[in-house]
Parts: sequence; structure tokens; C-alpha cells
Amino acid sequence: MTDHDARDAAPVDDPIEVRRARLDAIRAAGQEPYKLSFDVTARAAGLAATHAGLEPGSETADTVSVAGRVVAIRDQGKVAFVVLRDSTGDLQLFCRPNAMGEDGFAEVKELDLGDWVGASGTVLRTRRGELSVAPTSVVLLSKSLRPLPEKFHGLTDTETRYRQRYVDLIVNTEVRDTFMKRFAIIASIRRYMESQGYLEVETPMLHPIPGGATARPFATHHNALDMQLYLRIAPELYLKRLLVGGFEAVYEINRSFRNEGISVRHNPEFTMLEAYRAFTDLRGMMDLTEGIVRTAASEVLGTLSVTYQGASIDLGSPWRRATMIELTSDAAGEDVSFARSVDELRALCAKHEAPVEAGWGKGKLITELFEKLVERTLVQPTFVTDYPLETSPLARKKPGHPELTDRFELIITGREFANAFSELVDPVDQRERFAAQMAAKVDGDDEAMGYDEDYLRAMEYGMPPAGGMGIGIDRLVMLLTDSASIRDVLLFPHLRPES
RNA sequence: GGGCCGUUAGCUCAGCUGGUAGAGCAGGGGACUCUUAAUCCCAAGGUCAUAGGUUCGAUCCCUAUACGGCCCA
Repeated sequence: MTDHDARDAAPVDDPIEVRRARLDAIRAAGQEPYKLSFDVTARAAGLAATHAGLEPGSETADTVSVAGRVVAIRDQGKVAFVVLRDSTGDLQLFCRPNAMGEDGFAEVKELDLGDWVGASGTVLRTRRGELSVAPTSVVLLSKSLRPLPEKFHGLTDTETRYRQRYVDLIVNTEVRDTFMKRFAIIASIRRYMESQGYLEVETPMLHPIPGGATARPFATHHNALDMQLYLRIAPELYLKRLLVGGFEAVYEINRSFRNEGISVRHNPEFTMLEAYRAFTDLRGMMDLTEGIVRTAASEVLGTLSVTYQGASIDLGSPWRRATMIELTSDAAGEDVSFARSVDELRALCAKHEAPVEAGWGKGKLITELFEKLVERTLVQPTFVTDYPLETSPLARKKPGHPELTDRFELIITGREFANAFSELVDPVDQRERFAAQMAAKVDGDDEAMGYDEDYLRAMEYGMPPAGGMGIGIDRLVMLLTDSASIRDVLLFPHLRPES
């Protein structure tokens, strides 16, 4: 059987098979390749800070235990340099047989890139200036069976980066930095909200009637109740029920779901902050929005001047305030307002290649013109105010202007970041708004809001005057981390299944 | 939904006018007691996304599909 002999003798060139063989050999030698735990006494960043003044070529008596993933091995025969990566940074192990024994040194040479190891030894700085731990022992904590991507270029294939984010996080340290900023931004927002007296609450994600926004929902089914449920498109109507219940300031940071297209700005599930406060109005929500964004930027970035995709954004100066109608009229070079007839507005939409559909009223047409002509031009933070009633079914009417609402959207870098109103608290008015939404739904608008009778009942018990605001957390993180795509700020962005 | 682009070794990339594929890193064997993308020597590694078509012959040209990217709606 020469074939068989040849196969047995042939070197194994599949990296996974090589590692499996090592795993078997470790077990055969009576060792456990997946340890229970390891007592860590120091981390890479901490050592770098405490030993910053250590001179090249000098040793200390400081004994530490460190742990991390092996990301590089430079084997020089009787010396081996192993680079460990922990959650704070990288640290070199300076391995020599005279410090750790011939057997221990031989085990170091059996390590693979990707293995988790723990090491104990003294701190020194090599003659070449690299802070290192010279271990007296190195223990394998968890054996890796798959090869890591190339050490210099890392992992660049976007599809693999998103599908196997764990690998992306291992080898692309700037990705970890982006997510560390994301977590810091959200923590900053929670601290700020608490400092402003808001309670963080949790409301249902499974809604019998999708509401609080105009968007297509994901539908699901509850078996025991045999009923259709929807993943929430917004938490708004539940949070405002809490105002009725007497909580004066509430907020929620969590996922909402919209059954719509995927783009660099849209993921089917996304994170939103919504906040509601009794006895305030749109002006209070402007202050809150500025406070949240400025606090997050200064705490996480240390500056209110940020660069987004090459554009300088000034978050510090007072944010511009302008009405939709004045902005759109300026851009169109003529009056775009409710003074124009529906036919004139439709003609303007056609002229400027804005979408037009049968049944749209003046308010919807003006909004389309705004989005077509103005929105992407607003690079610096701008509160756009006075949104049409037609597209704002939950906002209070603007006094003296029955076709407008007391609402703003915050636009930065040409994109919507936040949306806020003086809340509609009049149950009779709200019932009329829902009826208009139902009429739109009958006309084929599948984004129209559902008629939520329980929400009306709550309002009829009395909702205090209030301001409310929602801010897209993913987009805020994109802005503050200079990320071009929402996928770069979502740990596991939505992708089609692998074929 | 439409347009354009991409898919070659584990990873990062080459591949000429159509003649059955190369490199670096990783992995394997060897040398080396201060390396930093260590260095040096040797050997190995491929269903060229998938399915069809054109052709004597296809990684290359054509069609479709899958997945991804960018732009538009």
C-alpha cells in the first residue's frame, strides 16, 4: 500500500488539521487545552502606563500575570517574542529557556497565532525598547483551530468583516476602537439623561398595532394567543402612555424595527433614543437634543468640532433654526407654501423631479420638495421647524397655523438625526389625525399609522403638556466616529444568509 | 426595484491578445539568544463564486444565478 504510506508520510498542509493534531497531542500528554480560568494581575495598557519610564535594557523585579491572544510570534531559536493582545492593547512576551525551562520554552514554540495564553513573569524593557514580560511560565488557556487573517493587511473583505465580526475585531484594532466609542457614547447619554431627571424605562417591542412612526413593520405571530403582532417601529405611543400615568420624564434607548430597504444609513433594526418630558415643549426638546449631542461629543471625543467624511462639523456654536417653508422657498427660488395651490405644488415637484403621488396634499408635497431641494445641503447642525400637519400625525398644531405643527427635525451632514414635537395632547384632535391616517391607508399608503384606540383612551384620561424627541443613535455614532456606513457602527449588521 | 463594479490559495493581491495559474503573509520542515511586517534556506498549498453557452481550447468572451460593494429610486 504505497499510496497509503505516502499519504501518512506527507506533511499535513491544512492549517486546521495541523492545529487539531496539536490539540490531540496536548490531550495525549495529559494537558487540558481549554483551561477553566486564569488569575490576571495586569493588562497591556496598565503596564505601559506604570512602566512608561523604564529604560531600554533594564529589568524590574515586578512580577505580573497577563493573558491575551497570541497575535504574533517571532521565533529566533533560543529566544522567542510572542505578542499578546488583550482588551487594552498589545504586550510582548520575551521568552527564553533560561527563564522558563527547556520544556516550557518548547511549549511556547508549539503555540499558534490565535491561541489564548496566560503568562507570569517579570517586567522589563528590551534593549530595542519594547516593554515586555519575561515569563517564567506560559500556559495555554484556549487552543485556536483556525488561522487568523494576514498580519499586515488584516481582514479587508467587507462581507467577511461583517459576517465574521469576531475576526474583524481580533485583527482590525480600529474597529474595536469604533465600538468602544459607541459604548462610551451610549453610556454618556444615559448619564446625561439621568442628570436631567429622566427615568429609563422599557416598553413593549411586540405591538398589536404598529404606531409612533410612518413605516412598514415586521409582522409576527403569537401562537398561544393566535394573534398577529408587529415588531415596534417606534416606542412613542407607549412612552406617552407613561406621561398619562404620571411619570414626568421618561426615556428609552433600544431597538426599533422597520421593514424597509438596507443602505449605508438604514438597517432593519436600529437603535433609537426617545425621550418625553411633561410641562415642556419644542424649545425644551431643542435644549435636550443639543445637550445630549454636545455632552457625548465632548466626553467621548474631547471636542465639539468633528470631521465627518472630510467635512468639518461644528457642534458647539448655536445651531441654526429655520422653517421648512423658508428653507424650501429659498432653494426653489420661489414661494413654496400653503399659499400655493395643490396643482402649483405638484408642478413644482415635477419641475424639481421630486416624487408625486395621487392624493398627496400640500403638506406632503412641500415636505417632498424640502427633502429633494434642501435636506442634503444642510451640513451644519440645523433645526428645521414647522413641519406640515399632514406628515405629523402625533404633533401639536402650531398656534395660528392650522396646517403646520410645532415640530423640528435636526439635520446634520444632510441627514436626519433627530425628530421632536410639542406633543399633541388633545384626544379629540388626535382621533381626527388617526382617522386621516386610516383614510390614507385605505388609499394605499402602507406606511400610514394604525388607529390605536387604547392610546386614545389613555389620552382621554389626560396627558400633560409635553415635549418629545427621538434621536437615531446609530447615526450619531456614525457622525462621532466618522463612519461612512451604518454597518460600521453595528456589531452584527443585517446581511443575506450565506449561500 | 434600476445602473455600475467585484468574487482567483486560510488572508492580501497579481494574472498579458483566450493556450489549464503566480507572489507576499499565514501554515509545514530546517538555521538563528534582543525581535518589531524579524531574517535566511527548502518543500507544499487552487472545483479561478455557481450553472450554462461560444470556442480546437475559457480565470479571461457571452448569459443567468448567488453573495457583496457603490450610486440612484
